[in-house]
Order: sequence, then structure tokens, then C-alpha cells
Amino acid sequence: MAAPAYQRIKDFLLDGIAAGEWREGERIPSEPELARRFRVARMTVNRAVKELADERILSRAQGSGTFVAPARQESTLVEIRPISAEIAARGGAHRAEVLALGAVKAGEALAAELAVRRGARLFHSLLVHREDGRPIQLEERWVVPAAAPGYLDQDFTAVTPSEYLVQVAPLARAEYRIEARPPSPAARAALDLDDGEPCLLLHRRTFSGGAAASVAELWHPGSRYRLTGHF
Amino acid sequence: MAAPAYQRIKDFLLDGIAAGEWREGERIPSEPELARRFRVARMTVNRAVKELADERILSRAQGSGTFVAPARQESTLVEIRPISAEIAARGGAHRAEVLALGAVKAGEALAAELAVRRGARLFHSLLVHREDGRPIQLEERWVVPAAAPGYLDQDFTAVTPSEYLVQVAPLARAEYRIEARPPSPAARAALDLDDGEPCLLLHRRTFSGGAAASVAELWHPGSRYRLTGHF
DNA sequence: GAGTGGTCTAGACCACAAT
DNA sequence: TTGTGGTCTAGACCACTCC
Repeated sequence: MAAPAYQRIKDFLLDGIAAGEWREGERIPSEPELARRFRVARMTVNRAVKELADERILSRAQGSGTFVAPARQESTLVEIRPISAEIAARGGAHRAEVLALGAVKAGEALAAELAVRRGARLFHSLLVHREDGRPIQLEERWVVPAAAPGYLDQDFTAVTPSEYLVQVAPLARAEYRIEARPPSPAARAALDLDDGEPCLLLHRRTFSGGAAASVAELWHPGSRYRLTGHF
Repeated sequence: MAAPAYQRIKDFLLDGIAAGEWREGERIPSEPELARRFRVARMTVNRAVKELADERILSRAQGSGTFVAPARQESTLVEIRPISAEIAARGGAHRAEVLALGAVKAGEALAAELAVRRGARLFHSLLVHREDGRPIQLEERWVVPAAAPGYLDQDFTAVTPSEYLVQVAPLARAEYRIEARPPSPAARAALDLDDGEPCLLLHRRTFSGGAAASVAELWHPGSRYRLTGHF
């Protein structure tokens, strides 16, 4: 199962940008040059570059070339990015620590949210994400086994659960809920909070193939995390 | 300057959906059929349909066809939905109380946000919104006078500031920021908070005609208000 | 004029779904 | 088996920018 050519080209460009090979405002290789390098038709390169331009990672100018777009500082709620990408975009170093990974039985609330029976087996993970060493997110997740059978075998320090789930269970829909909350005991322990510091809680339920696939609770320190966006 | 073929096909499909020719979940003509009808290559049809699928107006399934996607509702964050409409949608009774209305001088932070000089005159309003008698939002707002000259003469118990501003200063753009915060003194006094109850703070800056027009700080009791949405 | 991206063609092979 | 979408080719012409 090789990745399609256009995807390989996208990855090549994204890796180059991440590695600083082309910086903001700099020109990337032209379509004909990429076509030669990857031995594909120009239309295939065009698709790869066009998609990155649609995602505003590149900007194109007819007659002059394709350039790395200025980094956008927007974690739009409508398109929530993995925390690792968000941190990388700010130039920070991301590290994840797995606090728990295993199977649990669904309680009443979870059973209702995931449309399984009470006591059903669910995969469960608990991670802390750090930016430059400081905890920035406590991620607790419950996953319906059928939606991601290999969930428990993953190394979530390398690929975040959110990234893994997107790969194995194409995301059809998601619901979210944002709240200000006093920290839960687990969040207090994991997030290195000041006295009286509240948490920004992002609760998310995802659907894949028409059925509920996972529920996530993302706890963030109120003093060090905010959601931003624009329209 | 004729529109490109792929755009004509997109328009054809959008018009058909708008006219009810194909309803939610129904199949639209296949790529080969559209190619015949428009006398273009299948790749051109593919581009048109793929773009509409990327925009989630259509959904595609290999082997079975292309379907009209279920209409998506906008997240409450993406639109500026006045709190009064939000409450009405839940079946609650909305009442607003004006705590302050007048002119103030811009401090450093506000001057920077609104691109005016320090000490410049700004309109200022402070309101509490109640749902069935319980305070649900403390709304503090600073407005550039040029953007809404009649701001101070309004009766904000009848029309909320947000509704008034949308009328007089067509909204071009907005930035928002969502945070979890301990209550400010004003919020503590106005929102009838429990001990240790945090606030969900929505900070919003609006632009009209290219210039910053207003800044709003919307404080909500963490236990009684959440932002929700889906995609 | 040379190089760039924007669009388009007329095929092709494949994976997948419905039958 | 037939029809669907997913991907790709090897060209082409055009509008535009830069030199």
C-alpha cells in the first residue's frame, strides 16, 4: 500500500518546510522541477501544490512562483489540529508522556456518549503533552475498540492518539464543547497548576462511519493556553 | 472572460442543490455523465466535484457515487450570534441590564488593540445578560466612535450592543480568543458565582472597513455556560 | 523571451460497491 | 460484470511576471 504520488510530494514539501529548508516567503521548486525530481506528470505535482495552497501552507503567484505562506496562528475550532502540530507551529518542542494505556469498562455517561452498553470494553489512554518541558495539555481518551483495533499497541510518544485515530478511522464528524472548570484531581496533578488556576476543558466526541468512535477530554492550564481563531 | 469549465460545473451543482433538484443524501450525476453533459474531460469534472467534496457540500464514496452531504450547522463561535438569540433558541427569557454606558480614555492595551493613540476617546458599555433571571454573561465593550457614532444613544436593554454594531458597522472580520480565568472583580460581582468557580472568557475584536472597530470581553460563569459546536 | 502557474484533454489502470 | 470514484500520464494552450 504505497502512498499516492501526490501525497509523497506533499510530505516532501511539508518536511522541507518543517526542516527550515524553505522559510516563510521563500520560493519552493517549480512544478516542472518537482515533476522531474519525482518522475511524475506535472498535473500530479499541481495537485500536491494546489492542495497545500488551499490549506494556506503555500501561496502561489502566477508568473512568479510558489512560496511558503506566513505561519498562521489560528487553531480554528472548526479544524482542530493535533497539539503536536500546534506546538511545532509556535516553534516549541513537543513531548508526550503516557500515564496510562489499557482497557476499561464503560461507565454510564461514556456508554451513552459512545452508544455502547454499560460495562462494554473501551480502550483508554491518558497522556500529558509538554511544550518546552511545561505541561500544556492532559489528554484523556476513550475509544471504541472496533474503530481502532490496534490502539493499545501504539507508541503514543511518537504519534499522538489524535493523529493515529485520524489515520485509522477517517473522521466523519465531531462535536465539541468548551468549558472553564476547576481542575480535576488528575489535571491538578499533571498540569503543574497555580493555586486557584482554572482549566480550559475541551470535550470532543468523534464519529467515524456514522458511529461514535471516541471521546476525548483535553484539559489545559488556564494561564498558559487559549483557543484563538478568526473569521 | 468566461468562467473556467470546472467553475461552471460547480455552479451547476450548487444551483441544483439550492433548487432542491438533489436533496440531502441523494446521488448527483456521475463524473462520466457530467463530462458528457458539459463536453469536458472527466478530469475537469473531477476537479469540480472534488472541490465541492472538500468543502463538505458533497460526499463521495468510491464504487457507489457522489451524494449531497447533510447540511452542516455553523458553530456558535463562527457566527456572531447575539446572546439574546442564543438564549431564545434554548427557550429561555433574556433580559439585559445596563451597568455603565459612556466614554472612556483608551489605556495602553486597548489603544494597541484598536489602533488608536493612548488616551483616545472610546465608547464603553457594561451589561449583564440574564437567562430566566440568572446572570449568564457580563459583556464589556469598547467601541471606536467613528465606527458607531450613535452608540451612546442606544437602549441596550432592547437591542444588544452586538446586534446594534452589526447593523451600523458591517462586520468584515473578527478575531476571538477563549480562555479559562478566575473571575475579574466585576465579573465576580455581576455573575453570582460560587466560591472558586472559574469564568469562561471570550475576547473578541471586530474589524469594519479594514479598521479595528471594537473589542468585547464576554465573561461567563463556568458552571452555567459552555461553547458548543460541531464540524 | 523564458519561466511560472492555471486550466484542460483524452486517454489509462486501479480499488471498490452494487448487482 | 458494470459502474463508480481515485489516481495518473504526457502532452497542450494560455495569462502572467520577470528580465
